[in-house]
Parts: sequence; C-alpha cells; structure tokens
Amino acid sequence: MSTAAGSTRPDRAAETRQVIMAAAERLFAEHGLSAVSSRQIAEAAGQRNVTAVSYHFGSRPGLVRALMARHGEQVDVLRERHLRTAAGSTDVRDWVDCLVRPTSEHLAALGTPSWHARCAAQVMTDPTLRVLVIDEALTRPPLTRTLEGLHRCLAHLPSQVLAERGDMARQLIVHTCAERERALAEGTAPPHTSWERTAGSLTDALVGLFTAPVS
Amino acid sequence: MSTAAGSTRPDRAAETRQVIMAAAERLFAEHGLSAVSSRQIAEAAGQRNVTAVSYHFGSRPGLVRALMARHGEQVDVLRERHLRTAAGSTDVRDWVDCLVRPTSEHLAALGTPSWHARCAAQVMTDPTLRVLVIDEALTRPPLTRTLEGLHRCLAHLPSQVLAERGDMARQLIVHTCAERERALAEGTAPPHTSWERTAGSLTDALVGLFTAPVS
DNA sequence: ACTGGCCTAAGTCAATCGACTGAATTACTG
DNA sequence: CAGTAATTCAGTCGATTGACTTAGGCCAGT
Repeated sequence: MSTAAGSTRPDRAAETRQVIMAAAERLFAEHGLSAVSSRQIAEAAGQRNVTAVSYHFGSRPGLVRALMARHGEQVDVLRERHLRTAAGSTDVRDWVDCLVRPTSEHLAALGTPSWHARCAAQVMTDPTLRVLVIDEALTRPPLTRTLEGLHRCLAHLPSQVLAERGDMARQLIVHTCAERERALAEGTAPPHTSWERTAGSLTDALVGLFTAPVS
Repeated sequence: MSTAAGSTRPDRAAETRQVIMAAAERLFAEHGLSAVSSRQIAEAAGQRNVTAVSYHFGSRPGLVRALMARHGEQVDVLRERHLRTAAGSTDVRDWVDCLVRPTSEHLAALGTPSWHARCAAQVMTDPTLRVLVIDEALTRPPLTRTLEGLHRCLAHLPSQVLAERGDMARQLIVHTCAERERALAEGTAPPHTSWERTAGSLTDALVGLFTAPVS
C-alpha cells in the first residue's frame, strides 16, 4: 500500500519542481529576473545538477510560466469565491474587490517573507517575458468575468478609457503589492501594515481611479 | 578660434558619454537591465574597447545613475514651469498636472521611438537599483514642492494614506508611460494615441485616485 | 528478485563576462 | 615644436554561463 506515509514515488519529480520553483521565486525577487542563472537556481534548490531547471521546465521562460501559472490557479480559486458574492452588483467597489482581494488574500496566505509579488512585478516589466504572461493571465475566466462586471458598472465610459484604466489598475495592483511585500520582508514597513490594510487602500484608490470623471 | 565648427576638444569625452548613454538606454529598454552587458553597450555605442563604460561611468550602476540624472534634470526644468502656473492653487488637478505633464512633455520631446520610460520602469523594478534612484528622485526640489502643494489640497487625508497614494501615483506614472512608450515604439498603439492624450488619461485617473474617499 | 523507466549526479565544452594592463592616439599647453 | 594629460584601442586573465553527454540511483510492476 502506498496510502499515507508522505508521498508515493512518482511525486519525487513534483517535489523537486516545487523546491526549484520556491528557490527561483526567492532569487528572482531578491536579485532580479535576468540576474539569476539557471545554475544558481538549481544550487539554491539543493540540486547538485546544473541541468535541473532545463530538465524539469525545459527552459527559463518555462520556469517563469510555471511559476506564474501556479499562483494564477490559486488566485483564481479565491476570485471565484468573491465573484459569487459580487454577482449582479452594480457597485463598482464590489467588482474592484474581486480584482484586489484575491491577490492580497493569496499573498497573505503565503506568509512573510513572501516573494511572489516582487517576482510578478519583475516579470511584468521584463520586455521578453511580459507578453508571455499577460495574455495567459487575461485568458483566465474568473478575471475576465470580473472585468465584465466592472465594465457593466462603467458602461458610461468610452471603451478606450475603460481599457486604459484597466491597464492602470493592473499596473497599480501588481507594483503596489510588490512594494508592500518588499517592505514587509525587509521589516521597513510602517506600523499596522498588513495585506488587509493594503487591499483596503488599493481598493479605495482604484474605485477613485475607475469612477474619476473624464475630461 | 574654436567658436562654431561643432565642438571644442574637451567635448570628446562628453560626446562619447552621450553616445554610450543613448545606446545603453535603448538596450536596457529592449532587453531588460541586467540582460545587457557592459560589452554590448560599448559595442552598440561604436566603442571598440570593452572598458568604455567603466572608464566613463565607473560602473554599471554609475551609468544608470547618470542616465536617470540627465532626464531628471530635463524634467525638472519643465516642472518648474508648471509649478509657476500652479502656485497657490487649491485644485488637486493643478498639482497632479505638475506631477504628470513634465514627464509626458519630456517623453514627447524625445520623439518616437524613445526608450527612457521603459528604461526608468526597469530601474524602478530592479531590486538593487531601485533605492539608488528613488531617494535621488525624491530630493529633487521641484518634485518635493509639487508634493507639498498636493498635500496642502489633501490635508484632510491621514498622512499614511497620503504617503500610500503618493507611492501609487509614482508607480502609475512610471509604468503607464513605459507601456505607452512601448506601444508607440512597436506601432501597436491604438489610434489617436499621443503623449498629450496619455497625460490627460493619467491626470484624470490620478485626480480620482487622490480624491477618493477613505473607507 | 529483476528489469525498465524516470530522476538526479557528475563532468565537459565553447562562449561570454567583468576587470585589468599597457600601448597608441588625440589635442591642448608652454 | 615638444610635452602632457586625457581618451581610445587592443589583448589577456580567471570565473561563470547555458547546453550537452554520460553515469548512477531509485522505485513500480511483474
């Protein structure tokens, strides 16, 4: 029987993948995306083989994609829950909550220090990896449904303005969370800082951003 | 006489510095900060010596600092002008204009394609270069005066909220301009896109962000 | 118990990196 | 015209990188 007792055998690779991803995420957040070599990742993951990354993920972009996909799935679960409570609402704030809260809750669940927010910010700014992740993110059903709900509340805005403000919201969420994560990890955060509070500030700001009059 | 006729002699180094900075900026924007080596920069600048960067700028961080400082000075000039017209105003929009317009005007003056906005976004996200540039930027008098003016309009907000929203504004301006610059350079921008329009959208959004009610 | 397939370890290769050294070129200065 | 300091060029060094190949270890099913 291979019931409990930790893991059945074929999990060894999956475990190694997890270890590598955790190490990569930390190094990416600390030193920047392209400043970290595959060797360093493998070494930090306790793998004495320098080919570990390319074996398990094919390439560095493959690793990044796996990294983002894993968090994306977990955020999706949380977003589904928020979507159920926001269903049918015509209040912008409810839909902004669906945008912000899943991310902040996921980061809170990761504990401190976490690295994903900073890693995601790195990926978003990287000229080559940007596209790879953006269109993958935009095809996630819970996110597109959130945007649809938001658009229904803001139907009075020109579509181009809506698109612009959506982009701004994305930038704002990603980079604000990254900065907050760094402050939390470095211990330089102002008192009373928490992911809960961050989500609140972000939501307030985004509601203002989306409902601002168009000149 | 060495009046006209281009340049007096000691300018040779200054000229080379400019060429190197232009090449570096382009490569940084296209491939990411740490993905570009000093050698590649020197080569792209037409320098056959691989030591050109370290000779003229001491190090790679030195080059980045010089890059940011040069644009910072030019933006400062534009910001001074806006500050004169906004002086004494109690309208948030006037001060947001002082925040946004100098940047957009500077980018517009650079022509298309430009690379500075994307380069700046890279620097802002880099774990090591971030601090190097942020505190230098925050010590620029025209910027601090703008923030003071903004704070006077928003005195009713708790100081921590003010600080948070200031950070968000910074992120928003830098990354929105970077994304717009990329769209313009790649020709994938929607019609009617211009720095003028970008500034307008950004200003609307930021006014909404700053004046949003605190929950 | 054996065997076959998945996973990890170990070693190698050319290419490239940053830093360093010294010589050649340049254009002002006396 | 020669001297001088600044700038550019050319070549080298050890270290590191990604990609590749081969050998070893481990578990599952039979």
